[in-house]
Amino acid sequence: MRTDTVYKKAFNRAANMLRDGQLAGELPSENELRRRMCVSRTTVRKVLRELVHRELVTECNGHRSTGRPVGDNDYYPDAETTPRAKHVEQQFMEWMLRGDTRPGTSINELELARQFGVATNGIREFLIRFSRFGLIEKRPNTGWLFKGFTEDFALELFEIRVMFELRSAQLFSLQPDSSPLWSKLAALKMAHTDLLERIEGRFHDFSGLDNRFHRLINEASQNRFIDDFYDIITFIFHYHYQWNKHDEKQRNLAAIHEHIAYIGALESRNSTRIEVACRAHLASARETLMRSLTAFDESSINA
Amino acid sequence: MRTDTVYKKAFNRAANMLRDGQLAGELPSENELRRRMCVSRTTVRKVLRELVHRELVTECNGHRSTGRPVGDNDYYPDAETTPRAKHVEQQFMEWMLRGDTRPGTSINELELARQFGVATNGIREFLIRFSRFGLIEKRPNTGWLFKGFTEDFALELFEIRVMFELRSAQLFSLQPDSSPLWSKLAALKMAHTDLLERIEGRFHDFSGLDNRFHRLINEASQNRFIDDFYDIITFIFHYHYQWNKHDEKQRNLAAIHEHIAYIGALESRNSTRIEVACRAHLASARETLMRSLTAFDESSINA
DNA sequence: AAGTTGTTTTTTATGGATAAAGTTCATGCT
DNA sequence: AGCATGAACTTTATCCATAAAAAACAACTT
Repeated sequence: MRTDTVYKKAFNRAANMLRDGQLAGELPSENELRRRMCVSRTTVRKVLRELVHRELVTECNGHRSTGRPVGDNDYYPDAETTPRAKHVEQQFMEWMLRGDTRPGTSINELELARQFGVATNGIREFLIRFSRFGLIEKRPNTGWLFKGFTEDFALELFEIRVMFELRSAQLFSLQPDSSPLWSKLAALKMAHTDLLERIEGRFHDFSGLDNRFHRLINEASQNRFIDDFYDIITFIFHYHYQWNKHDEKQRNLAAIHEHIAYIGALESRNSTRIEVACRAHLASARETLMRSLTAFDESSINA
Repeated sequence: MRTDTVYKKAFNRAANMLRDGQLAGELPSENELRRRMCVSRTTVRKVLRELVHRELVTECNGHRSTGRPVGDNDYYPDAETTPRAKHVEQQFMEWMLRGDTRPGTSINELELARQFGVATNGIREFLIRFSRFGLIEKRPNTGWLFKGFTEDFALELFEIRVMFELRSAQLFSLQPDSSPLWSKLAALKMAHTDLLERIEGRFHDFSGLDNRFHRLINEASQNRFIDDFYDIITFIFHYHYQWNKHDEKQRNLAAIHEHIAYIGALESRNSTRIEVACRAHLASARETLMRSLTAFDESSINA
């Protein structure tokens, strides 16, 4: 049966809004709520029905207003707000990156389905989607081949990444002064210096910033294939570093400095400086990944 | 139910082998046949059973040998040898490229499923696979958006293509003399001059040659993302020109000459010459596509 | 007329079943 | 021991069913 994660997530969101006063007094119309929560009215109505049922909202001759205060246990647990497909993704990435899955292993849809507790269909759809990342390959009628999260992979990934980003960065520097990209860049620059000051406690915030920064640069090239490729980067980094926190603060600190230099180069609009800064940063990102890859390999072997 | 296209295709292949004498006299073992036909022994046995049943092969105390001659109507029709997934692909491409499907149209899985006579699952799997081509986009819980086979698409596609191929071509020229790529290139050069002589009747053969040529160049970069990207090109060109034969001979003739110049440049190992030849050829390929796109748009409008 | 809410219809996300194809195990033959 | 066939088992390709979510329609209200 289809999961009701959309409803549950919407419910939690509504509860949050009630709690921090965004919905004080009389509630807005169903349509207004629908817009704010980005779900269909059908779902909004389901949420409202439950809110009323739990007396978080009171209904009296057609008018709805806030009811009793929201308690911590009014929320649905997080796991129930994530669709199956997302769970499959998470479990697969864990299986691949943390298990001792070696290059050359063949992937069995049925086995994964059993292991993850979903229908084979869901596994298959995930694998098709995932295959664009270059880590698995389909052999018709037979199954999938895991090619390995190897150094080769990282090298090929960065070869493309550098090519794309050099181009985007040069295009960026050619934007007219009036382009909104410049102000966004200035804002990001500030965010970087701010983070630098609070680095001690907040170094986890870097990954979000990193993503925003590179996405911004890519925006200059307005090419869907470059965008899509950056999705791969984001995805891989997200999962890989989620389980690989070694030296995180150190790494992020260095990267922040590289970013700041890179931003400076962009603002100078000096083509050579840009190339140098861009290459320097990406080379260092690649080294970080490569190092963690070898470390990772060793830990798997010894595990 | 799963289609038995694998069996039928294998059967046809076996019939062909019988017909042109590759299997004269006593047949090889099941395992040997399996290897030659690239299917499982299970399928080989099914084929053999049917061959015997139709007396194309005779069996006598455990030994199999050729029976009556193969007739034209012993073959299964082509349509029955293509798996559902492939049919979906073909029908979808036709729907997209030939129908009057406008950019911005939303794609309905159920509707396509009905139209194509398959289960929704098959449609969905195809769309997921196809989404990497940058022509459609998924909006969760809602459907897919067709972004249009537009000029923007062609421009973005070629922007990447040029970037990749310039790099591959330069890497190609740096290969040592001993690299097998050089002899493959020489063979392709011959194939080109041969085709040039027989251009009148054989200009359809160019697309295969074109594909082989560019794939060969890409081989020099040994990067899975570049390979995968060329899959997009191949796919798009395959379907697009399948229904767009305008000026085909003319186009191909020009392209052959460009290829020959390009090959010469590679053989000269002169970096500048290579860049010029590569850019020239790709620019002309892009123009061809763009022209046919506008022509295509107009014909759709008038249709 | 534009915005509400109530109701019905359509479509997506997900699970389940099954024939076909692939793989492994068993037995027998040189 | 090594290869051939037979039989049993496993996995993939494919269809179908259904609850959840979205969209469309209808009836009111201000």
